[in-house]
Amino acid sequence: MVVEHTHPNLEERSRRIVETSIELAERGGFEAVRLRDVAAHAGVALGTLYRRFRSKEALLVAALEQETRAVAQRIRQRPPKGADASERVVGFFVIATRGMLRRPNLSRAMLRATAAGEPVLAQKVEVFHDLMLRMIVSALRGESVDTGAEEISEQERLVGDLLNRVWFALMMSWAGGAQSQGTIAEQMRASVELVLARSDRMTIAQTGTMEATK
Amino acid sequence: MVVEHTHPNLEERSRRIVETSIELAERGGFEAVRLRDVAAHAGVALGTLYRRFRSKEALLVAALEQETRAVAQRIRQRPPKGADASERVVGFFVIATRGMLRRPNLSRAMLRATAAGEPVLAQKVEVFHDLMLRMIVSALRGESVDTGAEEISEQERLVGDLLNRVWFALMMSWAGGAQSQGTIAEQMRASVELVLARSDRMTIAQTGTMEATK
DNA sequence: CCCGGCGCTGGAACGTGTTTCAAAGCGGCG
DNA sequence: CGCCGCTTTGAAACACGTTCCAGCGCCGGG
Repeated sequence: MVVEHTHPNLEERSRRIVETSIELAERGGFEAVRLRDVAAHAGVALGTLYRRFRSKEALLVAALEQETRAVAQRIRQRPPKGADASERVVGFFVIATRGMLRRPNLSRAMLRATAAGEPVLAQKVEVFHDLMLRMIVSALRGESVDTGAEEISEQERLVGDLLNRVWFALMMSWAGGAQSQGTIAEQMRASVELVLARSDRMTIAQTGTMEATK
Repeated sequence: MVVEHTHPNLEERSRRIVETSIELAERGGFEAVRLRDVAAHAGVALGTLYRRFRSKEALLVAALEQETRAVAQRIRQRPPKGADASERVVGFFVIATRGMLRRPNLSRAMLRATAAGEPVLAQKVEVFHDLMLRMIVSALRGESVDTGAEEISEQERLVGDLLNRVWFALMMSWAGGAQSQGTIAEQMRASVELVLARSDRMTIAQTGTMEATK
């Protein structure tokens, strides 16, 4: 009843399923995303849901990708401002973190889904990491995010990947309650400054005086 | 029938339960750790298992902690050798990574368990991170791992934490199949060198020529 | 020797992710 | 128009994590 006919289904239905999952996750986190409920709210049968998404985790990873693309869109329109690379990159992570913390239940659910370990899923997770990397590199350069991928230099990839992973691990910690927004921002700032090693006033390695905070 | 009496039970039983979980996880990964099986093999009832461990994930996190302590023990006896901090730290991560990859199913299962998101569990996960951090700092210094915690300097904590998180995120990626042993080692080496910024032959930041690959 | 408490046992029961399947809907093609 | 192949549906079934509970055995205290 009240079922759309046929043409735009594949797309439309998948979208509605993911949307529903997001709503449920926002409200009650990972466990609240009961697939029967998702199917019901999305107006499809369980079997249909499973035809599109191999597992609950796959569903949430799809949500993660969608949300990340949305963030990328927003970042593209209003890139983090800042005079030097450090400021911009830190700015980006602040935005990204705020985006996650705004809907903690959803974010926790999506993060958890990334740990499923199933190879096919992990590929989708890598897409997420790629999106993040692109945004980081853009912030590094001070450009707007472009869709091109291959022009990332060795050096940019190294730094970007590193920061990306640090941030991801921080989010994982946060998901368990081990980090607050403040400490996340702090640690990201410290990491960025360490890695970008602002050429002005900075000695290297163990001997260096680094003031991480502020 | 064939039930031990009482005294050494709490300890002994928990140990046996964790041990069994490890065996099952080694053999078949996360899903193979069926709690009914664990209970049966460990010779306890399901209820007993649940009295000690609140969830499947808690069980695997306990396993993670135990295995990590074992690694710490081994590291303490044979610390990674190396002339400078970079070499030693890279050496440590190579050892740690090899340790994980030796039993991929188990490692994947334990990693997945860390993502459960339950606060109580997350605390245990933090213990694991702490253990790792201590080993990293020891490698940095070139000392043997000591149990003292508080003498870690700001600088050491920053660098150690950062590398710890990078490695963890890499392991998470590996668990999904996205990283091979080689690329992990490569990336850790590059990260260590970037962060430790070997004073010899190394320029900083975007301009630097960094050859990550061997 | 008996009692009461306590943890353990065995097993049932419940919820939810996942699978399976027959019946039904729908569009294109002859 | 009627058949074919496709997907979707609805519902049942299964697996496993988790919870619950009644009975039992062991223990220390009376």
